Amino acid sequence: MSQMVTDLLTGLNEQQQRAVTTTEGPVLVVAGPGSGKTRVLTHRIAWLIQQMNVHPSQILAVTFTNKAAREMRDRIEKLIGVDATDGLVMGTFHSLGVRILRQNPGRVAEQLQLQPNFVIYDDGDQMELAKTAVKNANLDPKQITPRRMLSRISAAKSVLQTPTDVATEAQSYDDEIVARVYTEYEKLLRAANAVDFDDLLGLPIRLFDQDPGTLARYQQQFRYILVDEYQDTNRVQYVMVSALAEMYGNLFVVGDPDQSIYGWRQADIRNILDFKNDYPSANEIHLEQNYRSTGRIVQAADRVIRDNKDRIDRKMTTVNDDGEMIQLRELADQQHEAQWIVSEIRRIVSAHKVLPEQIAVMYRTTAQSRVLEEAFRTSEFRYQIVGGVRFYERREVRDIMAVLRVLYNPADTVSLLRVIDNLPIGKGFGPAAFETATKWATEQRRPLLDALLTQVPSIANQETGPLPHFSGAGLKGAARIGTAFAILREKKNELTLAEIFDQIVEVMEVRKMFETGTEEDLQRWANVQELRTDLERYDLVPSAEALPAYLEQVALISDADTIKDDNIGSVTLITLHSAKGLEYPAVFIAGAEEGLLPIYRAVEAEAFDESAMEEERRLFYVGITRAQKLLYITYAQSRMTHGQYRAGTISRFIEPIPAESMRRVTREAHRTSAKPREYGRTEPGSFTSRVQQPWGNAPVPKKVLPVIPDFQEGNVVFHPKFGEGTVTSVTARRDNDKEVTVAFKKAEYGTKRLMASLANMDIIS
DNA sequence: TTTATCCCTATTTTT
DNA sequence: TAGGGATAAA
Repeated sequence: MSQMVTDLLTGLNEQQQRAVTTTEGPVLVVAGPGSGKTRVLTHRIAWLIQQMNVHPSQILAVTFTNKAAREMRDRIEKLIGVDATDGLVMGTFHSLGVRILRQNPGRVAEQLQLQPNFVIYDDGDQMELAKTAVKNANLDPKQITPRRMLSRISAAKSVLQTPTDVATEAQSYDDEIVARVYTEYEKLLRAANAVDFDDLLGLPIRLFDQDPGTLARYQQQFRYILVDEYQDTNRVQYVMVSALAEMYGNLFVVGDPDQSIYGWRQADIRNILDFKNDYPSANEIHLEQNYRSTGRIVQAADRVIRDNKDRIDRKMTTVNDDGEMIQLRELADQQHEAQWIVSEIRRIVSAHKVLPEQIAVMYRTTAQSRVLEEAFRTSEFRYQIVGGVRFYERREVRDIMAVLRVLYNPADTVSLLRVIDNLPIGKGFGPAAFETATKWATEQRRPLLDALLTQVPSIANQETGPLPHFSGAGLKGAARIGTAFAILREKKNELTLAEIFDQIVEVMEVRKMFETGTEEDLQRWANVQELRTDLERYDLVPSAEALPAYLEQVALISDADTIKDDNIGSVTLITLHSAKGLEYPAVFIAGAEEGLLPIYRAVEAEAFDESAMEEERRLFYVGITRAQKLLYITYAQSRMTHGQYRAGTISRFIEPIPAESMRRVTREAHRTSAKPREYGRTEPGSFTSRVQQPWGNAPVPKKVLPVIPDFQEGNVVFHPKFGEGTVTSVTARRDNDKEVTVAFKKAEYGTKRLMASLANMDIIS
């Protein structure tokens, strides 16, 4: 026994040990970045199982991503053995929610009017629903944007407000509109036998309210509850945790108020700040020693976050070496920025300082990833983009998935509409016909798919009630689509998912979608086939279980879950939000500019509300603290936004970083219109740079915007990528820019229309 | 009903 | 820039 005790506590500092061994009662751990919080969580669970003889099934651990859950389980197994975690309940709040709903089908149907084969609607589906809801509420989608309605609805659900609550508490006409749309939205959702992400949290709570016995069973089961990233929980999550922990009170939460970055998703920082009020007997433990980063990085992070006013003063310390200087680099625009990052990675990799998989490039907006990806694609480096256009969000993949979803839940209107609109089989079945089907389904209280199935001769004669009245093309279409689904339905229980896929391709005439033979078509067809490979993972799962399991897995997968650790040789491109909880030896933070980081919206709101700005600062703080050894921050003098170049200013967040910790390289402004720049290379190095005194004494250099030559028809011009060409026409645009049509010498580039301001061309003659 | 074309606007972050 | 939505024509 004593041997094991030492095993689980070895190498932990005093506070960490306390966090591991204080098993009874509420415990709040405030854990700074790199302070060994994951270690504490894993060791604590191991401790509970091994030292306290707690059965794993009595422990609930809530993590921020499924990947984090998997990793923690692995680490615990390494500590106490492979089978020792059997029964341990570990996952995200959302997966816990689904679990509760799926485990109680009878009560869910009875209390929540949700059939066991409900599907989870993702944001694309939700958007469709919101559009319809706005129309059903007789509102103009142009004024009342579905997008905004959706975010209001989500906000309401995050604080457990029903449409009635919103209506009752409405303070303005707009609130009333929200209530109306919300009401319609809920109707549609229930009619489709579907739930949205917020429901996965809210519905279990409603179930608990209406059926205390169910709650009691979970309270009974979960004697020990652990919650990671507690600073990012919202009201519903708070209520769920409090409810579950009520019986035993062994609630262990870990978080860092300085890393709260999901306020916009209704995360409520008060949950962590008020923990001591909620649980007066709580033990509070602070982990303040950073084991992750160099001294310079820790200090920089500390200085940055100190500018936040709404914050508990804490100091992060480290005994690590000062390490390398932080590098701040100014680049001309986003292309140069991307190029520079690639070449700097090349430099540090070839100097054998780091491996590509130890490097991450982080950015504020997903849009930034496109340019970065382009730079990596044309480089020798492999890369993985976390998030961005997700595989399951590709149109063609979703189209096929929609068939699977209808097969599972024939009431899924959004998916059925998707099938009709996007698959060849739906041709001829237009809005009018769809309306007929919807009306019938609503009146008859039948799943929407049945409207089409009634048009299949062999099924129609078993119908007793009234049939929908399709006309013309709609009639033929309904029969065709209905027959296809009937065939699939017939076979679905005997086939594996991959085999069902093959049937779908055949019956739904999927190949017709990719007949033009263009490169794009080939790629999309390849994606569809990749979906088949993905489905094969479920080959060994019994057919009846495979479909729901697969759909659920896809619905709950998160960006961070897609990170591959075995992607050796790949650089990671990731948003700052998704990077939370991760660490890399080398980190690049791109786009440290006003308007981007902090984001424009926060700057706008700053005058009357500083909270958004403070959240931006925390986001930057999260970015900095991901770095172990090397930290690079880049910004561009001008950047393309809304299709136009816009001059940028360095982010205000850079300023507090100590000058002596940072090496700042700016772009030297030496280019003038009188001296045409060198042709050819636009790679980094083609412009001169100089090391400047770090912040403070040197004023920010005056920006020189590139001079745009006055292109005329007949000019011979040089383009850095396409080479020489002749201007065939010039058109002035409203935005003071000019559109220049150039016939390039090299036939492969042909004739292109270029924006004068962007093209980076010079006149040769 | 479908398709082509044009115009407009939006860009924050995600379970 | 790009994607969505409106409009017009077949």
